[in-house]
Amino acid sequence: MRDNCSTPVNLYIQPTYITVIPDRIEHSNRSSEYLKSIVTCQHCSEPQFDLFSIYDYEKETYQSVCKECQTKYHLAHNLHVGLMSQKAKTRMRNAVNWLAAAATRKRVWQKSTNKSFYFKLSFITLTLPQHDTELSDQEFKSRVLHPFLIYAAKSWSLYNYVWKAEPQDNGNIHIHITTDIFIHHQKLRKAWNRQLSNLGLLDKFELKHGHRSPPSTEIKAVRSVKNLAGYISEYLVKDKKFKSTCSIYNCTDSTAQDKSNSDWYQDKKGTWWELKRAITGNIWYSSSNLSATNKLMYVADSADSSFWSTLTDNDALNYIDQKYYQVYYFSPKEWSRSITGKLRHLFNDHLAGIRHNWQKSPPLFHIID
DNA sequence: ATCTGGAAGGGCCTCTACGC
DNA sequence: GCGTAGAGGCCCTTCCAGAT
Repeated sequence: MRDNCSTPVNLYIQPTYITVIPDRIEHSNRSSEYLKSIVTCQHCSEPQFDLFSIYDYEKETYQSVCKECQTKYHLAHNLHVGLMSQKAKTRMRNAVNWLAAAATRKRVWQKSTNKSFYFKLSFITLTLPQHDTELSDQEFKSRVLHPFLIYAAKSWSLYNYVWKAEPQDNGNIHIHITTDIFIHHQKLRKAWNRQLSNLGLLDKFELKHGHRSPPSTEIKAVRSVKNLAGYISEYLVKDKKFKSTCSIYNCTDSTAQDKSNSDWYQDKKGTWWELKRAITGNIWYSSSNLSATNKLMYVADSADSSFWSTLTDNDALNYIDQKYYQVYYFSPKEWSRSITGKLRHLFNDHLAGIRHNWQKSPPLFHIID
């Protein structure tokens, strides 16, 4: 638990956990003995106190470089191969959790049944009805998804959302969008099909079926799932790496296709799976309101007991001490149930920013000549 | 339709206790 | 002695969101 010495610590506040982490150790605090051992970075040739290793793909050797060169090199040679890293999963999970935490309960009245219901989030799936489209993933995102998002923002106030791109079994890209607004399923389908139609992506469908209204969209108004943010974020971050290639259970037929290449995988039961293709470009994105730069960080005084008591004396929080840093995990409900004081204020202020779309607010401070 | 600001992408770093 | 767990920070290039 917290000690009593008065030092500032960083608090990173998320809807389902709070991390307490100290400031990073400055090199200036190192001992004089340590400072004597100056070495040279093999990339920038600058003198350094510490060197780290990288694998140079061009020279096929390991090199000792400074921290800055190391991180630069990693990013310059970065490839996601269609799978989400652990870090990306964490980022997306937090974005969805912020979305769910900020979403207010909304009421929808259905004329035909004369009944109303409440909901908080919508889970939308957008697909391409044609299988043999020439559209690349980037073109799909810039020419179909982007105009659709602009239309949705203007028509339905779609400002808070998280999208994730996935490959379908037929190789097409499809998009899941989680958002806090209600969209009628017919309006959604009409708007999405209009974008597809503009690019001629319904022509082949029309030739086959005689109309231009394919079931290319799906929408679920999520009403009363327990821990719904957890459910949605877990669904989205789950790696859907493989597709089944045979409808027969436990298909072990290896003669149907050549499975000697690395695109095939056989599980312990002997079932063959075909690797899904990788999505090119970004796998997911969140609206700027929910992005990582809007994360909630607070510098707290470790000696302020009134501040810490809401964390340390709270049985509803699952405390994990990693020595270097501490994490308090909890259910999102604890924000209204047992987390009080300064922390609650910080959290509520952050939610208000997401709800009222702080990106669009006029600036409160101007500088003129 | 075009432009620009900013987000995604991932490996290694920080720390220490613990298990092998 | 080594590997592991967990969080965010660091870094630059590519590509997307949002404004115009």
